[in-house]
Amino acid sequence: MEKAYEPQDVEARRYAEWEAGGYFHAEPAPGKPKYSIAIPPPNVTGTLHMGHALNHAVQDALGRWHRMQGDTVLILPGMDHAGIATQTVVSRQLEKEGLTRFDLGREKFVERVWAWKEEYGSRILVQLKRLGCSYDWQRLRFTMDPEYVEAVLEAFVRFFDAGLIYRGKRMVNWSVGLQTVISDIEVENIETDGSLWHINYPFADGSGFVTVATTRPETLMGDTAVAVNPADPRYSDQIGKMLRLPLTDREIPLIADDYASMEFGTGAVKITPAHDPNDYEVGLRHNLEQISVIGFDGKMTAEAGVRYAGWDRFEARDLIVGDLEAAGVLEKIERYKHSIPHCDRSKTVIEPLLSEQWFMKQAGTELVAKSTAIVSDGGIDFAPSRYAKTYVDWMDGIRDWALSRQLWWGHRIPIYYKSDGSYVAARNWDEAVQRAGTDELTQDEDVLDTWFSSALWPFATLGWPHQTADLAYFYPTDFLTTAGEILRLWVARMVMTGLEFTGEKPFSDVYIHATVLDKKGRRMQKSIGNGIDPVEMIDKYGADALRFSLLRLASKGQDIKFSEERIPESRNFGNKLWNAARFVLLNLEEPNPGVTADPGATAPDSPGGKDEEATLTPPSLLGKGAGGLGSSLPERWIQSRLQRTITAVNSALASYDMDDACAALYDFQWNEYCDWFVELSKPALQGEDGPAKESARRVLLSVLDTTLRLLHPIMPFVTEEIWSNLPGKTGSICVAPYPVADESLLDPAAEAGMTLVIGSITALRGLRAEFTPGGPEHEAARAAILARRFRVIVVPEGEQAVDTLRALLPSLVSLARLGEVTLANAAPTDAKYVSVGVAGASYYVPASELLEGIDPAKESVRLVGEIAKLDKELAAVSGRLNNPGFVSKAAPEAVEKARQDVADLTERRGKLEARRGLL
RNA sequence: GGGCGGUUGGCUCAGUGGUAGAGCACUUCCUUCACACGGAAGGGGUCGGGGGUUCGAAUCCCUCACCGCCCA
Repeated sequence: MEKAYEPQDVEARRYAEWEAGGYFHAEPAPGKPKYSIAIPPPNVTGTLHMGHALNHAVQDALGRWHRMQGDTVLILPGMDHAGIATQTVVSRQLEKEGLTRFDLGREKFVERVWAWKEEYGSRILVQLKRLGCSYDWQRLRFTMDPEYVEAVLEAFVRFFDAGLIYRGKRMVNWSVGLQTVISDIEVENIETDGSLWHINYPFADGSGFVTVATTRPETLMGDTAVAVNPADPRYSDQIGKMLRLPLTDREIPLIADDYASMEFGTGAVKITPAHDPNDYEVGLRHNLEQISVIGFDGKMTAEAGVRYAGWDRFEARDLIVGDLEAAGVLEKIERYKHSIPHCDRSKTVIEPLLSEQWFMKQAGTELVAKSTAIVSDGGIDFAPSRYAKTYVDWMDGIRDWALSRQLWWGHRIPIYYKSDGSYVAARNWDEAVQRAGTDELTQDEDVLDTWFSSALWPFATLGWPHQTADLAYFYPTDFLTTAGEILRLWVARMVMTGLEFTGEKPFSDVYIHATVLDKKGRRMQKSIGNGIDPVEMIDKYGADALRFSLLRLASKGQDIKFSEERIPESRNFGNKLWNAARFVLLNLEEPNPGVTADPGATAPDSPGGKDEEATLTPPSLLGKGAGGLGSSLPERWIQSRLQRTITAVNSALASYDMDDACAALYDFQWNEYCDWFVELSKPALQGEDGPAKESARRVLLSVLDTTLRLLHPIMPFVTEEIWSNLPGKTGSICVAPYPVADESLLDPAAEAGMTLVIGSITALRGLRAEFTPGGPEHEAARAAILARRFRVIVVPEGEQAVDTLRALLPSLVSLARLGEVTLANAAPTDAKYVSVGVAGASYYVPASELLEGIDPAKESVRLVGEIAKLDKELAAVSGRLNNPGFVSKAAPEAVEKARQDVADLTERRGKLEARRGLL
């Protein structure tokens, strides 16, 4: 094994082995527990970003965890055709050739998109493999697969037949940039510094004017009223009067409507029903005319008048403002900060326009009611739970869903028009002909919102609308993880379609993962260039390091401030594990002449290397039985600690607390196994006591084996690489049993004993450090004291401590680098010692051992410092005990513990005082 | 304007009533035969401000300030 773990050499090879081994493929196994996840399908145009990396690290960890527990695990991968995004990419490609999609025509264009998809569309899948995702690639699905298209059409027709889909002229969010309508939730409101123009609208009868404040003077030609609040005293006697629209001869009424806010501007707002969603509603209430002055191309229409027609909407604004000023009706221009709706894809300003579109009824439907209830009644769990409220709140205010998109790439809406304009919905041409009673039909030109197909993902990927064995076994899925921002776009809609078409919820648990931000707390965005490329990080540090880094920060949906500096920590952790394994394996190789007679075992030094495994006792035979294997204090301790770790990790994974799972593993493996158990094993491994040596080897190996399996879901590659090299291992750790805590191995006495041992070693090392001078001028003195093995007198407190220290003396000697050690009943009574104490024992080192001629004054200062520390603690604890309220009201255990603490602290303090008195 | 989340050592974060924790960074020391992607020993925080509840508050309540996200 190499001295440092090199992920680059390992990952590609291991992943290929896993795929070849078929570990990720799942078939229905009725009667056997299953765990299924349909991954959020990335856009076919997508490349892996940190948000994906986190999302997939979580999913894969949970899937691997369940797979090791013996469940049939299906993680179903796939891609979304991403209508707008993909069409945009291909259009840009055409643009470079000097073409537009219209030059090609629909059919050729769609062919071109397919060609693009074949060439570039699987980048992200390769990247997911780099991350180690254990997905069933044989089941890869795409939302434009023929089977999937069938599901989409089926869903549309069923919704249509149920009366939920309708065509209507409505105000839509028109993306001028993309030349299509987009849904409300694809709109991003961006706070912008704008202006508020105050324009005077004269009364038609010449009796003065009303000043109207607007952010959009270019829509003035489309005004069909001015509204004021009915309660506004400034206008109460003028409601109903006619105003002359500036720059025109047209007269419009002054109306009263609650929509007009008395606080906004002058309290009077112009109403443009064809260009503002609120004005549209006002217009409906007051039966106002809708005049479209801006067209789909973002230019002023003929209805805007000859002077303005053909101008771009923003140029027209300047032109109109200029004309208003010239006409003397521009009262003032105010600076004004407000939100402007933008298209989240093209980043262009949305134009609210009137347009014929297909909609799906949402508000008030039974479907929405059911979909709300299943979450509010706890049928679907959210983590963090607060997102359930977000979901329910949104459902309560849900609006109808604009389904049609003016695109070519996507599922073409299966509506067929007859020559008289009437229409039918149908799954295919034949059904359309049959339903319409004629074959003189034309299909709707628009395609469906991409989210319509995504909404069917959990079941359409399993064969729906056919009642397949896959669907029966794997559906409903068990887990969904996604970003909070698509809770409404995607999650809510899957719930709706799932309930409607399968009668079941599509998943039982939804985990909303954190947003990965940059180190300054900003979203990672291409435009800022602050993104970190996960693949680059994998190249540099390995997939395990990236996964561990993300998961250890993934706490309770809290956003993650991430930077590359966090990754080496995890890389180092993997390397630490690697080297611990090297140590264990090196020690197994060395023959142990002290033991030859393990029943049924072959000779440990038999040829063939791996035959050694036969001499190893299975973990189940290791126990804390007196005198047997695994019976030493450190051995009982590490096994007890391991059981606690197993419990912690399982429980953390069960509650999706990935950070807790990582922390438990990190602490155990590094701070307990490596720092203490490995070190404490060394005397036995290097000693001549055959059985002790054998026991140490077996426990080292057994605990390592368990740790690897415990860690595998989070760091799959390094654990596989090590585990496969352990003696006696065949197959893959992917399907090795996941550890379950064995309570019989819990050993509180061993844990208490080790607390004493660790405390003692730490205290004695501290003593040495304290007397080791720094700086180049003290090199000789430093070398002398570092080389010295201290003589020590140990005074244990209580029989337990005597036994513990007696048993662990070799370890103490080795790790604290001691010389002659004497166990004594009482402290030495002369001054020539330096002492340190821990709970359970005191240690006395002759002053002459530390440095020639300890300065009594200096030593006194040291003791005073220690006493001061104890005094501080004593003051706090006894302060509480002196409080009558504490003694009478606090829990008896708390009071008892405080009393015990005071006693212990007082005793230790007494000893220090005694030492000081001797100086 | 409404809702949600956050504010703990230099940095990134754990910690939901009983003596403040981790990793990184920092200081000193150590190239000891698993690992310098390492080991040992240290220093460092009145837990955003104010008020309240309680014997006891980082933790519960109120309030203010600031930061972020979502929605309108």
